Amino acid sequence: MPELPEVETIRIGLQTLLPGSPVLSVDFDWPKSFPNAEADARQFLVGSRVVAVSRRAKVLIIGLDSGYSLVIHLKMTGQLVYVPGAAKNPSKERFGAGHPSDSLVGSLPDKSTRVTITFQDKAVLYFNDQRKFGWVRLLPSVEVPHIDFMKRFGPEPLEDTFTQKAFTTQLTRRARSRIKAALLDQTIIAGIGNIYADESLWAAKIHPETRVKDISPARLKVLRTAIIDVLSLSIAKGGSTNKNYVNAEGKKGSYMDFAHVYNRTGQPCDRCGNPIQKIRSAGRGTHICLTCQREPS
DNA sequence: CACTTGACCTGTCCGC
DNA sequence: TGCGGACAGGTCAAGT
Repeated sequence: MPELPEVETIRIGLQTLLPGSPVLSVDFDWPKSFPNAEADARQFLVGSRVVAVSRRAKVLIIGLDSGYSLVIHLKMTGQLVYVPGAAKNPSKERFGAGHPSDSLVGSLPDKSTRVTITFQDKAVLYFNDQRKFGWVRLLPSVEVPHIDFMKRFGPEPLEDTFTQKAFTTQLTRRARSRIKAALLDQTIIAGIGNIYADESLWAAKIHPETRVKDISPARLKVLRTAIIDVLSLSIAKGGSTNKNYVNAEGKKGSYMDFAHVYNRTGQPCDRCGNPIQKIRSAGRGTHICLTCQREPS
């Protein structure tokens, strides 16, 4: 699920919710969800406090005062949901009666719960992941930026380093690729996934199958602005809940109400009124307006 | 190189 | 109602 706006929304939530109480215990039901828990969890997780929550691309980093960090990738269906007081009443409450109507999660833990972190103040952080693709790892904080996949990420699209020059330079590394594939390549630009690739390309009026080298500098300028606008708006709306994304409080995001093409197959294009089409590009379902987004030349 | 396919998993939806 | 297949926000590795 989560692309940059969803992960960032979770980060913002956890940043205010987590720091404070020390970790009391940690449990997990699916070893692949927490590969090195046995080795390190007791000594470097239990008893430590969260000091900060950060994000790089689609990866969340929960820094602990033990000098270790929880590094988390939610992949397709991961959720991180914080429930204050959950440990007091293991059998009821949580998201039971009275929970907001924009909540998507029921009583926790449920059958998708993979990792449970309980804090001394009775709050519980649940890592749920229906498809079991996501993972949590505990690593020394100083090593986190030097992990292979962290080093390879391209620029963060919402930081000052994402200049037009940086964008163009990065794209030349995939000059012969199709633009959609390039946008999904995390080493070119960090954090864009299937939803925001489609939305950005619609906004910039570029057909996803266009070769990067065939896109004019002027059009690439429009694209960079579109990426920034689309991601920023989505963060402002709390991300996209297409299926099961929720924020740190278990609530849905509303960006899908503002999407122009994603998941809108057959509906009229907001610019020209012609029906949105669905094709396959870069191996992914891809939504386009064939009238607005010109065929690759 | 760049693209496709298959893996990793579970769940849902659609057509028959 | 049941069954099979396609498909789903992400990323790897391997094959073409």
